[in-house]
Amino acid sequence: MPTNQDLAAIFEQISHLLELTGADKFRVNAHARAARAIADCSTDLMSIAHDRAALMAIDGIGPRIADKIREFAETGSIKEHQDLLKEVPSGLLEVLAVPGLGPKTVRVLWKEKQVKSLDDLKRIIADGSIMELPRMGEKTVQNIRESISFMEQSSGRMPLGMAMPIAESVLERLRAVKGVHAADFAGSLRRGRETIGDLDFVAASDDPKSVHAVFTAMPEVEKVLASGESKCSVRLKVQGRRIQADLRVVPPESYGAALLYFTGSKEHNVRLRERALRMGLTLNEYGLFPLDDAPTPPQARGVRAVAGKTEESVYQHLGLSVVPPELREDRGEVSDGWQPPKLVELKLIRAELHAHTSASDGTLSIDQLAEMAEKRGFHTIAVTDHSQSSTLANGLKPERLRAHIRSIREAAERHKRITILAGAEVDIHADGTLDYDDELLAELDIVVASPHASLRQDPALATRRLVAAVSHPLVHMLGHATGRLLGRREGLHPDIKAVAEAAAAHRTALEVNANWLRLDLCDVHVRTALEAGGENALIAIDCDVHHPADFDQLRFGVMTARRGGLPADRCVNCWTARKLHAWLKSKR
DNA sequence: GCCGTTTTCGGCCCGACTGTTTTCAGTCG
Repeated sequence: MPTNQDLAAIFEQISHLLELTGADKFRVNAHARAARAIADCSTDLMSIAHDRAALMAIDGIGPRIADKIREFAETGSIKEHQDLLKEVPSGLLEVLAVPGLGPKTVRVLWKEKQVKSLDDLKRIIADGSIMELPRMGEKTVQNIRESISFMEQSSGRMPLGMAMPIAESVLERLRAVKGVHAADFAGSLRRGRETIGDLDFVAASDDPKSVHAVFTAMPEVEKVLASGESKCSVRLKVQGRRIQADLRVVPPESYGAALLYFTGSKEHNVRLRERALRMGLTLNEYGLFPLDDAPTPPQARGVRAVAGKTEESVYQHLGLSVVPPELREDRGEVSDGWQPPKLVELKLIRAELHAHTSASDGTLSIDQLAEMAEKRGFHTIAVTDHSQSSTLANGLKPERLRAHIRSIREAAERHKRITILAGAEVDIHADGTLDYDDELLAELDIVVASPHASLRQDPALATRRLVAAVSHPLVHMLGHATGRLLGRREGLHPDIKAVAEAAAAHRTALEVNANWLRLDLCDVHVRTALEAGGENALIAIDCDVHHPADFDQLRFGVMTARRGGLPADRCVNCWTARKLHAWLKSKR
């Protein structure tokens, strides 16, 4: 059964193929927008494909796209897509993916030089015949050559958890530059997306040159891609991985507008600008200005901005609530009356409910775990080592678990300022049964049930498996529901809506595993779970601690949960000790 | 192809930078 992601990929491809045929750019954009809407949609579109009105209710999907979705659901393909694939060589899509090559150029390469693939492109670069094309000089060709090599060496987008420390290290240096009032990272990193295309930085200074100088001279800069009056772009090489980084320096009075602009998303910005126009204003990265007919930008003519020093001022002048960065994705947040939910925040987390010790595959002792959790201001830490089936992870047989429970109770006596829960991360077998019997499970304060094996299971089976687990009366939480590993393993494709409904009915929490390789549930799943579970939906955010540094993964889980719109009061880790413990006991 | 405080047609955000041009097209975010 195809997923929304599969469908989104097809519409994205249609949009690229249309671009290459030279189609109307608004039509191209409409398909790209539909692809995003589909990828972000929390309802499984295959299940409502017959309902044209329901499809068209989704922003960005009109009558034509709705028909194509139904066609896909009924026949397994879309004729327009197939026709485009016959017309346009599919190898051109990888040529289009080369940084610096856009649809116009790729089309010329195709029509004039019969380039149909990346290999063809390399060939006409090697034999020099690419130079016969218009606007192709030495530098352009050299840039294309380097872009191809960059693309071949980098494996696409960088995981959030890998990008964050790089960004913070750069930021530290930018903030130290004399004359810099403020600096932040922006872009998809600030929005907390699970993968990052490039790093964006914004700095406030009246002396852009000195900031640029520091930025371009950093030791990890491999190449300066662009360097102008107000922005510059470099390619970084850090621990063998390459990533592009862009810096924009603006005067302090424009800082908020620039941060807003560079944080995006692009679609969110477009909505803001459209709204500004309707209000007789124009928004750019320097501020919000009165609209006039002059051809030059307002800031260049000394026009005074009505807002721009802070992001808040811009939203306020547009009559909007301030939108948290994680929710700036054009999902209706730019509209009258929209109010942000009281989102979960890192500082509100008071408990870690998924942690391993050296009894299974962790490196910490129970005491060390407790001390580290206490130092973070937590009122509760759950010790949840692996169950017997996870042999590779040194999972505990029942007799070892019983001894472990005794050790945990003893440790609890030594640590009076934090509650140490005796728990387990129990394997969910492929058929939905659990890895310990009920009698043993009942001895535990907390049971986290997680899938670890059979992760290529059929979606319908996976759904039944997870529904069975969350419906089990002794289970408190479903750990990393899909078992995916970012860029390494797809994991299960369960019907999250069904799992979330069952979980809510049994007051079982669904975990957002904060490990940046997992981020599982993902943002879309969190939103699905909240919608499906309603008032009873419970979400946990846990670090799945194996090593001391794992506690620091929490922020990635929080960002992911915020992207899913998780309010703090639905997050069990934010609850008071009394409320959390009462919920746990209610299942005993 | 979508959408509506410009509403069933006619719009659809805005600016910076590069390279190849002699005034701007293409790309990017």
